[in-house]
Amino acid sequence: MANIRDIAKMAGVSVTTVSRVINKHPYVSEEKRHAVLKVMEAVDYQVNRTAVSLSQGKAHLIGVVVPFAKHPFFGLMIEGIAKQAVENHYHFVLIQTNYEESREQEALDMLKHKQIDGLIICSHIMDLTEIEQYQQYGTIVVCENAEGNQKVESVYVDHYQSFIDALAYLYQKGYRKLGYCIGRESGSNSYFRQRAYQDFLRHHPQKKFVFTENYYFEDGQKIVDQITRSKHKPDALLVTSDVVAAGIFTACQNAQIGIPDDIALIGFDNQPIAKMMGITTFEIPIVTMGERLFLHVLGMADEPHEKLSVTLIERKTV
Amino acid sequence: MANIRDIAKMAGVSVTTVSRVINKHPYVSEEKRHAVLKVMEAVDYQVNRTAVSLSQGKAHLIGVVVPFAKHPFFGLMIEGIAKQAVENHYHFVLIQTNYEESREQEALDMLKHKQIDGLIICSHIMDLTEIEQYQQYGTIVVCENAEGNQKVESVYVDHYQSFIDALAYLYQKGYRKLGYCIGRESGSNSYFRQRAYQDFLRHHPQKKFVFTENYYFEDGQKIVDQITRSKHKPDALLVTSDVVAAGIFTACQNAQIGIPDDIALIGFDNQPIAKMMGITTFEIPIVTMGERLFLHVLGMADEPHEKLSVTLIERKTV
DNA sequence: CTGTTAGCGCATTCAC
DNA sequence: GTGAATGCGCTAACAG
Repeated sequence: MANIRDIAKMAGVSVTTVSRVINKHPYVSEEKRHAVLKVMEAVDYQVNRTAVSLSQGKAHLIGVVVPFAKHPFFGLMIEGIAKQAVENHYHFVLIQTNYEESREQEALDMLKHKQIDGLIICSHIMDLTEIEQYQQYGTIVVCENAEGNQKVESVYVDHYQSFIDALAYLYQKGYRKLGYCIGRESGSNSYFRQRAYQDFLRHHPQKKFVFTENYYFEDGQKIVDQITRSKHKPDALLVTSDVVAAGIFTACQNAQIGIPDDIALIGFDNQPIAKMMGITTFEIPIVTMGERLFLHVLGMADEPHEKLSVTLIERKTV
Repeated sequence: MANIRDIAKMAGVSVTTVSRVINKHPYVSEEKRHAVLKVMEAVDYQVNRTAVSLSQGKAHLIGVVVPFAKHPFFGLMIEGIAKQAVENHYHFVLIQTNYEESREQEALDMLKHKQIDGLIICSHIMDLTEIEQYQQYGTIVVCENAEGNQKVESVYVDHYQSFIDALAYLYQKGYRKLGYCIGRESGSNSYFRQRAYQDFLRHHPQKKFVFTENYYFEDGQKIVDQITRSKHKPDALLVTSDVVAAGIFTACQNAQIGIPDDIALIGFDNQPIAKMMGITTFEIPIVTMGERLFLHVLGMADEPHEKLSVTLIERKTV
């Protein structure tokens, strides 16, 4: 593998000149440029990016932390991230944490070790106050409401308001036994939704219906089983992921439970499956979120914190 | 940021000694080791991995090429890859190609530029003969039958045989109008399945039923619409992805089409959704495949080519 | 057991 | 316009 020095020698110029033509700097005579280009062509010269990185002190790499790559929510987010990565000639290393602290720590350490220039954390289990400490080593962007936080940047949707809106919508439609299904209980986004639910119920008292640990289509069955068995049943459900909503929808059909007559459903995300099954949902611009996250980590955003808006898509499950 | 030289100075030893304690080499006295460790602790020393990479001529990074990260098939594969990456203290950069040649080329170039040490190509559009050329820059592993190929390694399932088996199974069950649904038409795996279908039909003549460009749940509706409209309908369908099979299943339910009475269904992958919906399917060990792919790219596999076996899971759609 | 020294491949002052 | 020299941070002979 020829290096820059070999090229210089073969072209009869200095390494500086070679470096200049590689990086398209001005101040290189056409003749020399051509001579260098010709040699590079001849030996199929390839820059060693690692050397560039060391020399510049930048890895040209971004870290992306997700709990599970197989979940469509994160799949779509990665879609957006990958899109902007390509456009900006950047690459990213994907770190799947499975919500294990040690994996998140590893990602943080990569930042410390200059393996990556910045970090996008789509979801985390470690304390944000802990994560913040690593901001000194590179830009960190999270995917939750971190408004006011000086250390990390954020791109988020207002889950509190969305939940309030969704609950009010159901209430106005006449439903009085509102419940919700969510993934994990912890985490900032879950916290805001839980608070919204509590706040809403304070003004509209009713029994609580909360189903946790629901991530995938198949979890819908679990929820329906649970509801079927229980004496007190909700008459409307906010489901924080369309795929889970689709699972519930399917399970209900199989169990002869009418939607929305027996139970109404509002999903979140507006994934294709929601459209196909006619599920009323709150559209969350996940792909856009991924794109914005990437732009933030590259320092191309105007404000450190950015709120994306959601839209109610009315279909047939309410 | 302190570097190894600073540490050496502060600890009153040479850089070599510091390097040795970092890399846990033997032949370092306990006293010096402690002295070094103490200094490293004090200044919160962190190795610069880029420098290590340059020095060793290895990036400590693997490239992973997928067409779409959001598809559950690749999601599961990434799951397996990530698992082995963690176990072997490696990281990987994810390259989403969208089946665009330029993106695949970019991945190949990264190999050339030593940004990555090896490449896992889960699916590609470029010619394999073209891809092979880059083997000189690092190990390349593909996810298709490349038996006999000296340049790339592979981890695959025998799609030809699986298809033959599936068709024979349906035939033996009495179905005589067999069809199949697949993603893209091109690609090695599609080629083998198509050949299997053709070969089978040669011995069991019937009209052909082939549906292409089916990737996601919502594509199931498309297929059912198509079948509904057409005069000649298949009575059994091989569906190369469980999520699509699930979509077909759902669409059939909505359209009052009986399964398996009006049409039988065999999915592939054995994803959770297939279990939930009781879909008969060929289990493909996707996560294991991802794991094996990673082990291959790290040079930890015995044979360059590895075939994984599939299992028929009988449920209720045949 | 320990240290000196020479790379690894490139970018970047700073003179000329 | 051009090039010599130095540095980025670490590893690995090699010598002691």
